[in-house]
Amino acid sequence: MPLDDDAMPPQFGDSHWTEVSSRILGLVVSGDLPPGSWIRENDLAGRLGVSRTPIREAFRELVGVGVVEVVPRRGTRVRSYDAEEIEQIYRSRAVIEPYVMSESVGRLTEDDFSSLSELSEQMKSLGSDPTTRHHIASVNNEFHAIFIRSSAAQSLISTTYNLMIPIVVAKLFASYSDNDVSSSMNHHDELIAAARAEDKEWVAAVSKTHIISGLNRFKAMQIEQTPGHDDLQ
Amino acid sequence: MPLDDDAMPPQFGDSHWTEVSSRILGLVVSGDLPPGSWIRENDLAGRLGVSRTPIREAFRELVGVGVVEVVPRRGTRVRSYDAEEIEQIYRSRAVIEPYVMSESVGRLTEDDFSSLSELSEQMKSLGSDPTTRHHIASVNNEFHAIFIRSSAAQSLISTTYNLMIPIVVAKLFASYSDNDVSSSMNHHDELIAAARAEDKEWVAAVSKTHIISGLNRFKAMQIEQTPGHDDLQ
DNA sequence: TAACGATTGATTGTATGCAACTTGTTGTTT
DNA sequence: AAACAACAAGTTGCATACAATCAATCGTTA
Repeated sequence: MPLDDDAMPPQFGDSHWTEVSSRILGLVVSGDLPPGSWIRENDLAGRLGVSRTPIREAFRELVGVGVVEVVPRRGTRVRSYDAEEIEQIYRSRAVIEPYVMSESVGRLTEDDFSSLSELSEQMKSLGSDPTTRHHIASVNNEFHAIFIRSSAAQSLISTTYNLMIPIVVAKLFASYSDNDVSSSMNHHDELIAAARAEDKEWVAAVSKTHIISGLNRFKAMQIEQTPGHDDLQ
Repeated sequence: MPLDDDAMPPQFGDSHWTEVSSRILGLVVSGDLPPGSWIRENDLAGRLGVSRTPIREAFRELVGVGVVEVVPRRGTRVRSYDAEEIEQIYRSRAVIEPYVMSESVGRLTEDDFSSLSELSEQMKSLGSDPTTRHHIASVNNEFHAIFIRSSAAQSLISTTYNLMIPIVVAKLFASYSDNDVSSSMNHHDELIAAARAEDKEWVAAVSKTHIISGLNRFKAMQIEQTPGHDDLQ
């Protein structure tokens, strides 16, 4: 252990952010702060009822998860992603996530497994009801978080979360059809099975499948929705 | 392009940090702020001749590159890495860096190539003189930065830099023998050749070789120096 | 003497005010 | 009319002051 006492720093999987950061993220994911738009520190401070100081600190934290970008002496704006960037993000995830998840093999506890099963069931019920479907994203995150935080590849953990760009994932889940949902659920069940079998290669393969199928779901979404508009959103 | 004008956010490869951040990094790399130690905002503010506000903002930026960790309501301390973590970091780099660098194939300009050659020569001269050898780290960073910032895998760029933990890399280079230096130089020349040949697989292979040889150099260093002490430093 | 609790000092979190810079506009010049 | 320069409004960067919280010490009690 690198630390000389048990105080651990905040991790993203714990959704253990500061109050202000998570509220800003909420505004971005909800589309209230649209991609590409500049965020005036004063405006946000007024809206959130705090001063500019915590706002500025939150911006620095949110840079790390790709939600905003800070341009010195110009300001901060919501990061926007075009279709090509999103494809690259998925391809990058397809490189590292299989590795990260496979490195959790043999390190998941029985508690972890029961949580995984529970979350899997929960997602199935959420997925069958279109009105609650947008909640899947957070449950899905929790599912993956269990694998990721148990990984031996600790140094890639925050990286892995960084690539699960909140706004991208949220939009994607919202567009899932029944078929997409059940396919995604199957991947999750198979991930559990592969982890129980302690087969790194199997875990890596399922993980890769999961991501690439997500990428293709995204591409389909692009075509369906806005053949002209490339940007998200 | 995702941005509606040409103002680009700071990137790490540009060593385009804020004044305060880079000075703090300097204190950490030099060992002046030892790993594991808490950093009092007031102390640093006094030492750097600024107020606590920019210090706190710099801390948030440095979390992203693994230099410090912020524990809410407790403070900020220098991140420390034990041998096992460092090995995991190298193994992670061995997964993603070959991909990132190979994705720069076909995107390097003639200017890039001449910079690469120049930097390679510069490193050779620095490497042959033990008194200037500690400067290699920054030149080496610049070399890799050219590949990395040209990569199509934009979203992994900051990630890649994050794994080149400054303090780890600095210590490693300082310990290089003449043989290690020339071996490293060979890798660089071969990277240039592979990129010129526009052979992704070749670039990826050389990159992987480079990283794993670095890992083993690190392991050797551990044994040589402090058979008892595991932590860096 | 050991364990528990209150108090004090130190440290972080936040608000506010001012200085520096950036940008858009207006007025001048060619 | 177009280009350029000076000005003004707005915005960020930083310093300082105060409030909230944490940790350690000291005193009390079983």
